[in-house]
Amino acid sequence: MHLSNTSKYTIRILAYMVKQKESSLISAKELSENLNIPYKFLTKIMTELVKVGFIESIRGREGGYKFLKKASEITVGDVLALFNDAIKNEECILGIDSCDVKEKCALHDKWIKSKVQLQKMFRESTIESIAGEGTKI
Amino acid sequence: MHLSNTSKYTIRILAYMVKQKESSLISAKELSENLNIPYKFLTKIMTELVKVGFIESIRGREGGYKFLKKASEITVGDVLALFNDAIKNEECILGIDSCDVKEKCALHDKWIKSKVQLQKMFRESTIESIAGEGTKI
DNA sequence: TTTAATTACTACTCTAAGGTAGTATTAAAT
DNA sequence: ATTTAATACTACCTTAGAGTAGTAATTAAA
Repeated sequence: MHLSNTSKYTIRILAYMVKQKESSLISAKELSENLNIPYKFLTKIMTELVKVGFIESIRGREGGYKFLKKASEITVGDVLALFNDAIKNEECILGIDSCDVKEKCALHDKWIKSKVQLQKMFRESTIESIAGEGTKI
Repeated sequence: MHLSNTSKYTIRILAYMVKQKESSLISAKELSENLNIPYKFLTKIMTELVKVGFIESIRGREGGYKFLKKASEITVGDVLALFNDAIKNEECILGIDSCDVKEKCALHDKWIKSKVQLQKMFRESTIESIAGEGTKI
């Protein structure tokens, strides 16, 4: 019951970026050093974020990254969905294919409440809303 | 945000076993076939469950497994703890070492409610309590 | 126009989880 | 005693996530 490193990194990257001046570009070097994420692994993630349209990249000297989509319109749930960490509605927690209201797995009823709350929390946590003043990067 | 296959299998194994006659031994073959878990992988898990004292094994012909600890005293949380899937209280969801009430990670406050509920649910879900009549194996 | 600083791409290595294979050990049935 | 059906042990293979290395492409500064 954990998030992948990639998801963790991405949430921290986006939360860091939203705290910077909106217009300014942020380089992979700055992100890597300040967030303590391996440089090469970070650039791989950034390229993915560019591909899906969350982030815009400016190449070449003085280049860097900035938001393409608004931070208020990207949720933690969106990030988890990118890296296969999202809790899908139809997916059984015990991995049983045909688990549904008619044929429930052993944990179905107890899990469903937690699941709904988790999904709601991830869906309502926009990157903007989680990047508060006092929070650690 | 998923459980490992090992945890999923184990919960299903124990829930299956608790539905059988208390005194009877259950073989790896029966478990593997009925739960559709690879035989060799299952025996590896069973050996681990014997080692930690949840299960007792009887070797030799006509042997098999049965509960050593009572199913009402084994929780889903116990199983998750065995296979490193438990949500540890001190562990930050974003992987930040020093995340606590003084220095919070970006998700700290929103995560904590879900975390507490999840932990409670896993702690209160005994193997006996989840192995209901109509549930799928 | 050259250099420096940046992102993008391709192709690896490393590690742990998941899974498999073969053999040893045990003990009841025959 | 021998056979058979069971668990236990050791060693391996496979896969995906995590991380690394080198180079190409891009673009502003010098």
